[in-house]
Amino acid sequence: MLNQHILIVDDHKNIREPLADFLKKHGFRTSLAADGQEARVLLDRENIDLVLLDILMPGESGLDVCRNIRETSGTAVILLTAVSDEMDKIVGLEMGADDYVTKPFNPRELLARVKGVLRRVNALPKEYSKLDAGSIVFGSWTLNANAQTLTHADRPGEDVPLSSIEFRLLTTFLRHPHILLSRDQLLDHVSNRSASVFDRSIDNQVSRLRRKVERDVKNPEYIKTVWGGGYLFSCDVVKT
Amino acid sequence: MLNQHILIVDDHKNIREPLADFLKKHGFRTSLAADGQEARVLLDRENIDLVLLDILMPGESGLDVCRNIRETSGTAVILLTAVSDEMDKIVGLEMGADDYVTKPFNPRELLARVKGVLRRVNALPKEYSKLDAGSIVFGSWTLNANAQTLTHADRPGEDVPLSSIEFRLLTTFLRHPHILLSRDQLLDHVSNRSASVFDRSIDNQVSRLRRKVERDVKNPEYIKTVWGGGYLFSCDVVKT
DNA sequence: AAAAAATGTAAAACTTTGTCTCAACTCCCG
DNA sequence: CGGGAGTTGAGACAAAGTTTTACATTTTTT
Repeated sequence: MLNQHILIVDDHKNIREPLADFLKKHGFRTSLAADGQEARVLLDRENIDLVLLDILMPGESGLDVCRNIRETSGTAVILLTAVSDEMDKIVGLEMGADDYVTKPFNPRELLARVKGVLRRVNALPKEYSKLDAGSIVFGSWTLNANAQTLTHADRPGEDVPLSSIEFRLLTTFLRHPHILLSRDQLLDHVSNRSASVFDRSIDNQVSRLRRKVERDVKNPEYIKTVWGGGYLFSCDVVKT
Repeated sequence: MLNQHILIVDDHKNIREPLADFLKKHGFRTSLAADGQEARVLLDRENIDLVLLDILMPGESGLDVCRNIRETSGTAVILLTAVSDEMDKIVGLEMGADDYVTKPFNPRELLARVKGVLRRVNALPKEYSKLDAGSIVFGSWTLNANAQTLTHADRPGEDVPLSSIEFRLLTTFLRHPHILLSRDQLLDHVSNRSASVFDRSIDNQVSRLRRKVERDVKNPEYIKTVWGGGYLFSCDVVKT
């Protein structure tokens, strides 16, 4: 069986080496790094499935390493942290670790969390299916994903062009039909940013998209508003 | 105020009550259950965001409860488990808990994990339950859940539009027919908040819904008032 | 029967959303 | 490099949805 490759990043030799032995005994491959720089090199060279990362290290903080990993790869991360108040910080910072374990840790628990995270990560649906190619039918519309145009069933040959944000907004809705999507989530999918307090750009884009898609903009058939919640695409979607 | 609702399931009173106090102090709403059966009832009636679930309980195992929760709703689950070997089993069983905490637990850590799970879960698009798609018949009305409109049997083609809250209020009633629902429960389902002392918003929403649904508002046929208790939807519901 | 408690609902107050305008920006094209 | 068409987000204001307030009405209690 293919065994998973874990990178241990900790500045204490007497922590990382016994830990590596323990994990090897349980069927994992391991690599070791003493600081963030070494970790980066190994992450680049090896095919790492999961990183066990000490937060408190001399030099570059583990949190920075974590953020960096998250930005450059999809590798799973479990943080090792001293008990105390750090946990609050971690949760608050939202730097996107998959889990964390408090020191001193029980090896059994660490092992359980490692397995849990790997299972979760491997179970994740491969994001962005083929929705972005070919054509998708919803209601009386067909989205031609390659051309980024819409065709109405009653007016074949007459293509409605979509701007790039309109297209991304629509594909986001098509990927998540019948589900409430908050403005934050939409903004995130559409332009990779998070909303400032008085951000109305999603409302604007929804308004523009409705103008193209809805028969009656006042009584939308496809894109519903959920007051205080966001928007809801309420139409079945058929991939063809 | 918007606060998340946590259900604590544990057979030891001296665990679940202090835990509830602790969570309340940190701004959560709590409900308590001593076993799986009680838990099920509360999960059905209340609008629970997260379940803290003891695994070792007399009678039905926490794992069964967990599996059940996962099959019937998208509610998040954190397992409470004794240290020992149980963890391995849990990981192996993959019954899909979102996290777990080993007993005896550090309240700080529990709180951090609760917040972490809620953050993760809330970032995910929330699946609408099956009741919210398709159409539901009650009395002479049909609710078109996709379109969020009502159609009267005598006036087909003539759709009565519902506002977001009217729609949520009605689906809450339809999910729990013939059961007394308190204003608090309704408010929780309808807008994720708990009532302030002189909150009359549910009364208002009921009043408005009645205007749309009832033939004679003075003698309601569907939404009955239970004096001192709340409201009761007294009509059979057929999912089609 | 009077007092107290709870409910119904209209209207005011407030919040959130729709969309128009406009300026900034991008992308072509010559 | 500059001009023009198309796109995008901010601001403003109107419109729609929701909650609060206030008071009349109903139900229960004493």
